[in-house]
Amino acid sequence: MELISFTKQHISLSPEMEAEINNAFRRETYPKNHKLVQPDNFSQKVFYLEKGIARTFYIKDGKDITHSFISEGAFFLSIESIFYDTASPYGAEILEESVVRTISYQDLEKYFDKSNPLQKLSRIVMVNAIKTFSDKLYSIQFQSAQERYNSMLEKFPDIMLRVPLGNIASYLGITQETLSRIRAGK
Amino acid sequence: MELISFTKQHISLSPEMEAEINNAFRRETYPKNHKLVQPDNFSQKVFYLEKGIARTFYIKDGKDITHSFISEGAFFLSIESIFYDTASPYGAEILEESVVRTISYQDLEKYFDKSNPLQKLSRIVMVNAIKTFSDKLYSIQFQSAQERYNSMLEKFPDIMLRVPLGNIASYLGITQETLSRIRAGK
DNA sequence: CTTTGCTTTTGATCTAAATCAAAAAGTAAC
DNA sequence: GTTACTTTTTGATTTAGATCAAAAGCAAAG
Repeated sequence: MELISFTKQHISLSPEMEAEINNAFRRETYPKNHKLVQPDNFSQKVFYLEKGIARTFYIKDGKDITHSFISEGAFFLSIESIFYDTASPYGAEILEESVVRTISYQDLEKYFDKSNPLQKLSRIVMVNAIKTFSDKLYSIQFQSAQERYNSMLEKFPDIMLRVPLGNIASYLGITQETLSRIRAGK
Repeated sequence: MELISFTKQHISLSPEMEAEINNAFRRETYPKNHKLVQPDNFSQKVFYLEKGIARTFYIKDGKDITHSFISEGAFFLSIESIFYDTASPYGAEILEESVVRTISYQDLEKYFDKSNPLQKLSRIVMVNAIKTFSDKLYSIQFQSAQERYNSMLEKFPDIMLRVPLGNIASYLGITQETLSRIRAGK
């Protein structure tokens, strides 16, 4: 979904501000496997995924762990870099050719100062992030691998088909072998 | 820590706004075991814990699970009620006599409209929440019960001493028996 | 169509932590 | 003190999912 359409779903902006915002975000197309951000790096950019699929990931004991999937209409930013001024363990990778809108957080903040609705939008986006984490925490803590797989199938049926098994397994917090057995229904 | 001192650590406010905010938050003292919010209820209040300890919790299969500990200088609000307009599974309970500041989200939002610094503060508080969840998710997914216990000892040494074992175990995502064995060093 | 290099599946074994059950230790009430 | 109740510890057993190892499936490259 286009950045501006997304924005309008949640807040209303003056036509001027709308145009200004739309200009302020660069638009780029990236191929599969492109890294928007490398893990353990510093990035103050804010990304919005207009079309495609991406994921955030990190390296733990040499293994690649999917931290979250980014679907169309979602934002990604490195909280560690922007708010804690440190490198972030999380990288972001494009999984299918995608259209990405980009702005630096510094620039975005200028618009926050000019526009209360935009600040409201940022709260909405952040609250969504909190909810997503909270839900995932719950699922890791209380659901079996099988249950987590089922609810992911419900929530992201598209991702399950379009993404390599290993990425999904690490996201679900299980090994690839276990995921394979679950899929086979054993 | 006093609400206003906390605020000043992060943003600067005009003396007038400072006084206004300070008046807008009610101040109350609650005894141990008092529930600020019952689980599965609707609450649009925002709480700030000025002194004491509290926890958020929910009921899962009849069992009481600690979702987070609220230490001095932390905020609590029901995201589900305020942003999703539904009942929240999470309740909040005072664990030791505490001084709590309270405001309705509606009232707080009015100040957001008047004050950009306050909006910035709300972003900081939310980002902290995201970071906390993100860290806890990591610990549940990759650390053994023993490791989680150790890092909690480091992070919240005070809580470990002042709170019943069962509350801590459910927070760590383990049974009380396992926590007891870990403590005994077995 | 065969070789090379992934990705996925299958099999056997191991282990951390859960569960079930009961004893022990604390705490408060009389 | 003794009784009743709650919290914590200890013990025996079970289990979900990990780990290790190898086989099977698949896709691109020559």
